[in-house]
Parts: sequence; C-alpha cells; structure tokens
Amino acid sequence: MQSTFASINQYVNKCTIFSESELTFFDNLLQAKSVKKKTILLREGEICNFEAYILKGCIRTYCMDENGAEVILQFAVEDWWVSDIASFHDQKPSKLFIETLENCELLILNYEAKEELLYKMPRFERVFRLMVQRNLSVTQNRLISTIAKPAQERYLDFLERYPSVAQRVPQHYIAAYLGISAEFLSKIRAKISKK
Amino acid sequence: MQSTFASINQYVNKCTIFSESELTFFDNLLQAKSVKKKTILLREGEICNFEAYILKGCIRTYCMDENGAEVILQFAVEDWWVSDIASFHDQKPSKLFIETLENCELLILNYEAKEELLYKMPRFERVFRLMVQRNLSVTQNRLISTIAKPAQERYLDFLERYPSVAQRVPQHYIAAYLGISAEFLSKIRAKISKK
DNA sequence: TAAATTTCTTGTCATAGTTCAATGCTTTGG
DNA sequence: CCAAAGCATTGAACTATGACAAGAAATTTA
Repeated sequence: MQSTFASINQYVNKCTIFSESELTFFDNLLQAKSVKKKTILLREGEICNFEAYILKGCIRTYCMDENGAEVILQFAVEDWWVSDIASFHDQKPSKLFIETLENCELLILNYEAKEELLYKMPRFERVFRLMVQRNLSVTQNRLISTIAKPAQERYLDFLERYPSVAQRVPQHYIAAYLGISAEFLSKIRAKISKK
Repeated sequence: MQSTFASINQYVNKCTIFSESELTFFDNLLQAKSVKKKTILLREGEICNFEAYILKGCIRTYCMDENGAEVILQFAVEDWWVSDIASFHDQKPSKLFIETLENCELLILNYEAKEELLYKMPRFERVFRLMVQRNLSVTQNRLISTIAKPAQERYLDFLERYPSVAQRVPQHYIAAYLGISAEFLSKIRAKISKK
C-alpha cells in the first residue's frame, strides 16, 4: 500500500529509525494540499508559517534585490522541502518569495504542528537538524563556486547536478539561479553548442 | 565564579534551558586547547574530527579553488563555532582549511564526544539544529548579496556587520571573503575615503 | 487556429572587476 | 635594530559580464 505518506516517512526514516506509531503521529500533523502552477505560497513581508514537503511538482524560492531583479535561492522538486527557515523559526517577516512552477502536491507542516511534534517527540529534532545541515552544505558549495568559478562552468555544473531541473524550468530562471543575466546564459549556451 | 565553561554554557542555554547536571555532563565532554597563531587545524583532504568553540581568538575557514586562489567561507571570533560540518558529519575528507589568525583558546567537541552527547542527551540536538540554522540563514544572505550587490556595497555591509573582524584581520583576507581581488578592494577603499 | 504572452537569441556598447608589475609601508623574528 | 616577509596601494591593459534593443521561436489561451 503506497499511501500519501510513504515517501515522506521514508525520508524521515533515513535520518533516524522511528516506530510505526511515531510516524503515524507525525503524518497526522501534516496537511495534504494541491496547488496550481504559478501560485505564490509566500511573499516578501509575510511570516512563513509552513515547511512544505513536495510529493509532486516544482517550486522556486527567490528574493528581489533593490533594482527589482530576482535572485533564485532554490529550485525544489519531489522529495525536497521548501520554507523560509529564518522567517519560520523566528516568526518574523520573510525576505523571500516561494512560488510553484508546476502544479504541486504538497504536505504542509505548519508552525504549531512542528512545535507540537518537537515538544512531544524530541527525536524529530534530528531530522530537521540533518535537513538544515545538508542545506547548509549545499549552500556553502554554491557560494564558493559563485565566487570562484566563471559562469560557464557553473552552468555546466548545474546541468550535471540537476539535470531534471534543467529540463523542467525556463532558462531565464536558471540564469537567475546562477547569478547571471538571461542574455548572457543564452550566449554561453550558444558557445557550448558550437563545439 | 567565571569558569572556563561560563560562556559556552550560556551559549547552549540560550537555545533551550538545561539543568546544572546536563551542563556539567556537556562540559566534561569538551577539551580545552590553546593554539598558536597561524596553526592549521584542518587541511583539505583530512577528515574533520572536531567542532571548536572559540573562547578567545580568531579563525578563518577557507578553501582553495582550481587556480590556487583562496575563498574565505567564514571568519570566526569569540563565542562562535568552527568546523566543517559536511566532513564532520559524514566523516569524509574535507574540502576546507581551518586556520587560526591569532593565538586561540578553544573548547573542542570531537566526533565521539558529540555522538555520546546526542545519544545520552538528545535535547542537545536542538542546540546544534539552531546553530546550523543560523549559519544557513547567514550563508543564504551572503549568497544573495554576492550575486546581487556590487563589491563596494558588500564591503560596506561587511564593515557594518563585523566591525571588530574588520579591525582584526588583514585586508586581503577580507577581499577573499568578499570574493574580489585584494587590489580591487584597495581601490574601493581609496574611492570611499576620497569622499 | 490565431492572438497574445512568454521565452530565447543575437548584436553593440558599457563597466565592474581582474591580472600584472612596480613601489612603498608595516610587522615579525633573529 | 635590521633584514626579510608580508601587506597595501596605484596604474595600465584586459576580460567577463551586464544593459539595452530588436526580433525569432515557442507556448499558452481564447
């Protein structure tokens, strides 16, 4: 029986082993939710009240710089979480936008539910620590290559690392993720394919 | 009585309240260590076996790109932790160097000690989760401004945010942190002071 | 299927930042 | 206290990338 919760339970079970009843308790705190493509789940200034696990679909997290240009922080697909942890954790206004790029099936863990979970089952702290830790490690690597590598190399790394994302999202978003203009990405691609 | 552990205990107590005996147990897992300036605590390829809390001194974490240029990931001073979590957590070879910039007084929590701590007192998971979470949030902001802001603005932000670090470390390290060449930083400074 | 919108490409010109090389200034250690 | 090493500044020539403009292709919507 492949329930709605099969994949998320597998996810948390990879961090530490939980009993059936612990998992059931966890599952009951989640809310399933379907959202249409191009829905904004969080906008700048709002307090982020959720962590969302993606069962199906693709989401981007981005922020707007002073000149109105978008910088994409994350593309998230199946089996990933999205949230603005800073806003969520401190319950303060977010600087980020979170937007679906496709129709999505989500499991939502909201603030109160997470509090309850961690209060009643502190072992779940570990799940979230590991989650954040992986995220930190990825973000650090990205910071380093943003600083140290030229755009073309970063683009090739991206293709290699997230081939499926590269298929699914428009190129100008990839440019916004890599930190270059859409035009320049186009020129990079032209140059690559000439070889 | 200001023991060696006063400040670190205060640090962990800010995350969740712990009892005297929990704190004592924690303290006993730590090793105090004095290290000379310019000591390399971790080099690329080694497995990071510690998380170090800084009682006194200043440390940088950096990595070397393909051309041998250094990118600085973090300056850490009093009341901060340094480690390579990716290497530490997975016990795999590090890509980073960790080097003292001043004589330092450290409290070292090594891998086995941390395992024991979290096994016996899972409430400490929370401390480390919050620690990583803050670090992630800072790193995300830095990634965004590296992408979206010009070097001069990033430099001014840095001065404002870490005035004490700016005093303590040589300028070419600040350049390596900001992701620009030492020469260009010098030109930025010249331009700023002209006003 | 046509119209409308969004996405991608290409060219030209502008600029933030790099590299290299030379010079003087500090700090450190014997 | 001097020599050596490390650090900061400056200028000139170069390069990666950005901004703008205009048009082509693709995708969505009606």
